[in-house]
Amino acid sequence: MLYRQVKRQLINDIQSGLAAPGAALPNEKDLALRFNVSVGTVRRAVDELVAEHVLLRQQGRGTFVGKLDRERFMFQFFKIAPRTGPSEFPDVRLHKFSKSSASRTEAQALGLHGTQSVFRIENVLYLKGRPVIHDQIAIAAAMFPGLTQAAFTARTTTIYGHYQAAYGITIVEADERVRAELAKPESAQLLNLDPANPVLCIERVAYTFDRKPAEFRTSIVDTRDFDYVSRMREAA
Amino acid sequence: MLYRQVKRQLINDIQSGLAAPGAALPNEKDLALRFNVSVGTVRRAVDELVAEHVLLRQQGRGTFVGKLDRERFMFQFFKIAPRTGPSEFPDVRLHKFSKSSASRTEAQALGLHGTQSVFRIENVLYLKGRPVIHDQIAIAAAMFPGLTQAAFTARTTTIYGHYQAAYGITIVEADERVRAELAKPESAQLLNLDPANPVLCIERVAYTFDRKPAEFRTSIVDTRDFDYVSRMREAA
DNA sequence: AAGTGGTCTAGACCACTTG
DNA sequence: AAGTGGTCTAGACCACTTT
Repeated sequence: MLYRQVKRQLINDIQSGLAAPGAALPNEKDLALRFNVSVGTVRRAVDELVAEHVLLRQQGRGTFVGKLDRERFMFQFFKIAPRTGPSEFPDVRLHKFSKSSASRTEAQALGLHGTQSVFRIENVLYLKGRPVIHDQIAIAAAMFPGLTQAAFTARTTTIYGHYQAAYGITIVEADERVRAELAKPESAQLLNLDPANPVLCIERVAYTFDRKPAEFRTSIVDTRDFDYVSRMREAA
Repeated sequence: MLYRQVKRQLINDIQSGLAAPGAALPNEKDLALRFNVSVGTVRRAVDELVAEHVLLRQQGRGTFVGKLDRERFMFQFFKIAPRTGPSEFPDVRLHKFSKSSASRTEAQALGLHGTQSVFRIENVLYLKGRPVIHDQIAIAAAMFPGLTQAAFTARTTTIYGHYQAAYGITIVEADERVRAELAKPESAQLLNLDPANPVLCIERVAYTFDRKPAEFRTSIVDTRDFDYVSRMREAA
């Protein structure tokens, strides 16, 4: 299982900031020399990280650390698409930003003990000019020290891109649970809905490496014109 | 791209019935001889088919053609799980079986031209003794010739297992679109729901090899005690 | 003991990108 | 032309299962 150790060290390089998002890795021959393994073994480790979108290979150019930019966010983590026609990147507007102690649900989802504090961020996402999604995000304050509304708002990339660029936290996977509910008054108002309107409620736990939970997000979605799309191919 | 050709031939063996579900493949050395490639190339082709759950490897025993049995169905194609606690295989009861010409939606989903006929199968799925899911299935009559309600009901495996065992059609992937709706009268009655109750509506197109559509299924789910669960790791 | 898949190696050659 | 990743080969050795 040499390739596992190589993979582990590559992940460590990313987590430590030694390999920054967007930067090129050494070529495969050099990596093989560094780790004292054959090129084939390096390739196997890199193969897996490429499959997980952590690394990105380009023939003739090199291997790069994946950035959580709009493109990657759209195809890996944004599953709301119009009933017909192509997907579109949402226009995100901050609605609330606060810090308080974690609810029991949040603590459980984030793996916190007792009552540690969390940042709570609420966004309204617009698609085709209309409010469609009400996001409520909770992240552990201890994991994102010194986060401020100003810094958060001033980000020039996606939310996950900000976690990555400002805190070295790379979101690599997420679990979601989806159900149908009637819109709560607050969400109904934000989405211009009648409270008797059915909406999707999506609970997401997003993880960084080693399945360490980093974010708990609840999304309320108006699915009159949009769907939650999912593809089943290589379940795990 | 030799390994692509090897993969293609292995798929052909499965589709032609030469390699039956559950049966063992020749060992890797023999496959390499047969295809005139190295063992490494065979391994790469098999690697991909294993990742797609089409083949199943067991160290020391051999490589086998995957069967669409309950276990595989549950972890690859059944995404409804109780809010808390472990998943459970549903108790499936036939509600309707008929044959008529395809609606425009069905024809589009199944890639049919004009008005070809389809079998329509409706099931009610019970979990923990209660009706939770109302499934409406449409499959092209031309693809499943001679299907009868008696044969369908007498199956001893999953629905996808029946497609595979009786027609040599292996479902390998599926796309789903999920939204929130109010229960229609028929579904509400079958699921013991008030018509004002919100339910999940899931539209699924299931594909066999080469992304050829084989089934169009609409599922209505009562999500008061169950969720639609999804894991995002290796998007495609 | 014999047979299977699992890991690792060392190297050749090809395809693509860049200067 | 030089440097990168992509494919393929041939073989050694290990881990597991069955007889």
